[in-house]
Amino acid sequence: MLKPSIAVSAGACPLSLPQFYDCDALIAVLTTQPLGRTLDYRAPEGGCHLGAFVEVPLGPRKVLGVVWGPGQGDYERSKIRQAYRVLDAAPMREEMCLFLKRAADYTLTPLPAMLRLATRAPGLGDPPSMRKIYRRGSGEPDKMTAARRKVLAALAEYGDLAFTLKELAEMADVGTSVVKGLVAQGAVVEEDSPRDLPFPRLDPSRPGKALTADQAAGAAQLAQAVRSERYGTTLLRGVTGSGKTEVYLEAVAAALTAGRQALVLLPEIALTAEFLTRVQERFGARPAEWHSGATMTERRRIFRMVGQGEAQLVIGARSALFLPYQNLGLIVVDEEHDTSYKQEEGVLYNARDMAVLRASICGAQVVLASATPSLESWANAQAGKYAKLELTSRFGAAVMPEMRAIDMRVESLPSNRWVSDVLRKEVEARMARGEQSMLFINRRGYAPITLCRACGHQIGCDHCDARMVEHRFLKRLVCHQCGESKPMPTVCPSCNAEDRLAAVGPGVERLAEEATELFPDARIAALSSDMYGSARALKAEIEDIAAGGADIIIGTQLVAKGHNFPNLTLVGVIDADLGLQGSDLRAAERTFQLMRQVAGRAGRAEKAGAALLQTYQPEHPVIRAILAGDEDEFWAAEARERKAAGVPPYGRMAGIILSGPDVAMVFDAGNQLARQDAPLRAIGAQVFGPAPAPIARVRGRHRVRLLVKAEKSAPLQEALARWVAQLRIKGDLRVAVDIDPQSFY
DNA sequence: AGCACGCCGACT
DNA sequence: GTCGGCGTGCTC
Repeated sequence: MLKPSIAVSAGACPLSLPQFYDCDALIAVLTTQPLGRTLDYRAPEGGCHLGAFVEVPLGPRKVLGVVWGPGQGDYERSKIRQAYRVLDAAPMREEMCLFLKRAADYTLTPLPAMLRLATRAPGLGDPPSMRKIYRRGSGEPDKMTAARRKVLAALAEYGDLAFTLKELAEMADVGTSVVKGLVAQGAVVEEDSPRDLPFPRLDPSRPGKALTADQAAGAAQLAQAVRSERYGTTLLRGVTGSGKTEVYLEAVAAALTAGRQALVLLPEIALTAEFLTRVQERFGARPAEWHSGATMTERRRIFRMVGQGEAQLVIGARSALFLPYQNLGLIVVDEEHDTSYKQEEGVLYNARDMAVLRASICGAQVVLASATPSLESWANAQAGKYAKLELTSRFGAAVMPEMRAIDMRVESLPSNRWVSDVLRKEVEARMARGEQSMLFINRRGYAPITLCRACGHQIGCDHCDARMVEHRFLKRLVCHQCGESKPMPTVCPSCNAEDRLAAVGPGVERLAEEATELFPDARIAALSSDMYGSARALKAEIEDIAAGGADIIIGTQLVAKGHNFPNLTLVGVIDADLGLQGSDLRAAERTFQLMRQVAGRAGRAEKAGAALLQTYQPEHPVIRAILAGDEDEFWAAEARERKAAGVPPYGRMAGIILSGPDVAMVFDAGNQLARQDAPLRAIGAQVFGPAPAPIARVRGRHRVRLLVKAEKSAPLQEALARWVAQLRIKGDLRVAVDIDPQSFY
């Protein structure tokens, strides 16, 4: 876990102008090219400020860079070229540079790769582009028609506001030619306006939802922390339905009132329809939404507006941490335990930890919100590094669901059935009462294994060591590792036997099929990410279900996160044992969190709910802790085990993943590294491996992993850097260092 | 990351 | 002879 050590700045940064470099002065420029250091240039025509985004020549190309400081002067003067120009973007602030440096040091990522994360906006340097907008002009149309009247009425309704052609035509419910006609007459005027419009102002003084006493107390505590304008982290714990969102939105309100920007990080941006509505209700306008699905135009607009301080609140996925905030006062990490905060490709970082780092640099508050915090955060709160805030009472009359295990050993189901009789009867009872049930299974597709009954062959991915999963909905086999897919074969690829391929094991699609047979009269909605073409379609479906459009909801992980289904009173977990197996130390933690969240779906509104867990090991400690609802005992037990093993959060770990097309070469490199462990021994760290990585082959590259374990206080990064630097990289060998890996065997 | 340079095998 | 494979090295 990160410790926001070193000088933590208090309050807003001073308003001194950054260093200015006159034309032709030597400057050091950091580019996004993987050079690992800055290059010297002469300052461009007209000079530039420290932090300015510049375009510079590099060989035959033009590349993007940031003015990082004065020139190093260690390069032959005559070879130094002049930067082309300063780009039209707010200069990078010193705190952002510092954040990138520290994040690079922490994650052992080359600085240029870090800079790339902070420049992921298209057209960064383009002059603001214009578009045509339309407003009421002084003239009157010579002939008034019904359509023309509608347009003028629409404009009159909004006073002096201007709209795009499409907006105005839609508002008036007329064709665009009507508007054009009015322009010709002077009744409507056409103007140029910057395409990147500021976001509407959010109003923090609007009344929020009525809060219960402990919600109000929590909100006041967070708001006061925000007003201190100092760094601090608060772990906000509250069961589902306890009003976490309402409470932290008050912290957002405090930041906005103080004139500072706020960022809310969410793990699954596709699922924020409900969330955005709540924000809009609280502040009267929509915030900026930053996520992978945003259009190029939208990204550029957000990047600009955040940089100009015109976007007050950003709701985003983890990469929103790297936007150029001018005055960031608060970062909320919602569902902070969620594993999707850990970036597993490219730059390996954990957005939750980086949020703490970012905040500690710019004097902002962090709120880590979760019903089921990660052990790391739990331990930090326990140790007093984080403030703690608990919301105990559920909002309104709702109560925690009744939780029971269904012992599958005594249910003796046929091998192609997954819903027990007990669960079936409970679902039927809900249907009779007009209430909703949810069947949860954390496996996408139809069946996880496709087996040939003739030769026993299991169909695997050609590029990864993973089994192909049948997706009957798509009529394809899909590799969940690399996304590769192929049509469902009718002939065994190994022995050519015809029609002997059998689906083995349950997936969400197969469960839906079973439910259709078991409950022929039910309206069944199956929710799995690959059944919907777009996030929008999925959102619409979820809203429809919440409004009562289904009796039985069948879903994967997707449904465990933050939706409010007011009429849902039963959750059946089809296979509560998934994730308990294996020797992954975090499996128990993840299963616990997932089960708690699923169970939390049941009975969120006024009706009492029940959660039933189908399990073959009802006596397993995790299952028992879930059923007992004794979260603290579960965490305490986990903490004891981790402490004894010296693993995170009580020790430090790092994974080194070597990958290449040739297994032998990758293993050789791994063995060589393992032997040259002097830099690690110097800090008392141990090396394990090399061993095949959890997924030994991805996209045709063989992967080998070494694990390093060190004391909590050991200077791990420096030692790792020295250790890995010994490796002579030849051929197509890649090395990735993963600090604080999510899974470690 | 690109892109050039350069050193060996297969071919008109 | 020379076309082109991709290993190595450079970019201010």
